Amino acid sequence: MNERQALASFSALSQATRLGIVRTLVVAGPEGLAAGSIAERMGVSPSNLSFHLKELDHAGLISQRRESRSIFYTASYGALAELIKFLVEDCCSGHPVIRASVEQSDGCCAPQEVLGDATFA
Amino acid sequence: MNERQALASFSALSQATRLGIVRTLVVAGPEGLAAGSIAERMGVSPSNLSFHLKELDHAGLISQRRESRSIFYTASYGALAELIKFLVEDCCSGHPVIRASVEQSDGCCAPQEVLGDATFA
DNA sequence: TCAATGTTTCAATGATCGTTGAATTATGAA
DNA sequence: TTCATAATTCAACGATCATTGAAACATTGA
Repeated sequence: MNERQALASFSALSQATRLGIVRTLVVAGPEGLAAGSIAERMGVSPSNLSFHLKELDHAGLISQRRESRSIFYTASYGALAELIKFLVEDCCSGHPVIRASVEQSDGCCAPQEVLGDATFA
Repeated sequence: MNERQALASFSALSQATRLGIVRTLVVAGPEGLAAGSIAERMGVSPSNLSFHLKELDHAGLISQRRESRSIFYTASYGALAELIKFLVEDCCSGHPVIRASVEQSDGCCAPQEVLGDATFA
């Protein structure tokens, strides 16, 4: 992830509705959610949702596929992981204190069981 | 870190000059840098720098202290660490794939020597 | 006190962002 | 074809953001 992508990602995540969308899609898993379903959960109009989805897509944080009349959106796990890596390594220069604080938080080197299917991308 | 703080932090980091300031201050260490010195490195005017510093301060990502005529700014390591934790745990729901991707990246469970003095806050 | 230095504040401007509702496109069913 | 559904695009608007230069403030030394 280069700086340009990181800036776009931070910008995308700096708005409440969009942060909510990402959180919802991460939980939704690889199947994702239809736009209408997301709009309903977020409590925003379809056109407003479209606007925010486009921002997230532009930042590479989500991807989409059409399925009949619906368009399903999924979180881009890889992009989220890269953003976190950017924050730790590039932005924070892999600073020991910061790095430690992330790793100490449970799960390090003793990965939890991966849920049901592990086809997360 | 709550959502409000996270949003403010993402907003603060979504601008090139401000991201540059944070990176510079992280490298600068606990002594920090005087505003004038930061402005020079970033290639921006004093008043423009003040504007960006205020944004970063408002997000809690930096702190300041006066020393004679100069005001020294330092990165808030704790806030940066909390932001990363928020991204991993709250935003990404501690998703195994994302978590693994951060941890695999060298340094996990084999912490590097901490530099000179370890008084980072 | 006065002047010099380091920095912030303020007002003004143009640019970008977020929201709204109407119009449009794409798909599937009758 | 016609209609209904799902979603996007577009134009308009107000709000917020980034930049600039002038003015103000705080600190220090002469």
